[in-house]
Amino acid sequence: MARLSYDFYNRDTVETARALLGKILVRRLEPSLLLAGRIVETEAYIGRCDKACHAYGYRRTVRTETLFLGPGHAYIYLIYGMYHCLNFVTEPEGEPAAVLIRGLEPVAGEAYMARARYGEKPMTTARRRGLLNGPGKVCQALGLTRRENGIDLTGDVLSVWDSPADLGLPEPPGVPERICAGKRIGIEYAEEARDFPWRFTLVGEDGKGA
DNA sequence: AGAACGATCGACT
DNA sequence: GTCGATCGTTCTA
Repeated sequence: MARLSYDFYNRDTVETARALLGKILVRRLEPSLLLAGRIVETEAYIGRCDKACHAYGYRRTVRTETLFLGPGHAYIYLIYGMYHCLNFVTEPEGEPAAVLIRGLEPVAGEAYMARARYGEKPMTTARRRGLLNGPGKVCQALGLTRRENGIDLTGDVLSVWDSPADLGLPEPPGVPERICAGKRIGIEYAEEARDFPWRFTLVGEDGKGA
């Protein structure tokens, strides 16, 4: 149990989106500069049947080529002209699909991520809360842009791990958590697919966000 | 070549 | 709750 392998991503996308909750996303910027966050919010997108997916109906364009690279690759694209979204390609090769990473909890490199998000502005509780709770924020904090599109998640630049202990970091105290499923965000145009319950969040047993 | 649009965010009422 | 920013991608012609 350590770094997630090709086989982790080579399966059903909804299953993978749920399984990614609680895993540790690691961004290696330099040999000695490591950023990490615990995945707490994901969404599944499946080209075969999902009008919200960029590769709906197996559509091949310059942008969607990344979704055809096969499981275990990063799909990163520009959205609204100024933000980026990070996804993990899933399903067996030939099935374009991915999991969008929508939210993290900081695990390592919090000061660096805060600087990437807010520059020199002083930290506040509102900024701490807003550090990683959105797909555009995740990419800004981790320094991910289209330059990283298509990279292999089993390499060193960007990877996912089972636990902080795999990185020599302390385990946080384990409070009980459960998975909450709901409708995906920002896809009102996607007809019947807009109601698919393919958004997953980790929440505390008391109902408060984890 | 031109136009429409978007898997978001932050500022504001 | 609303709204504008901003530009690459995609489609139409």
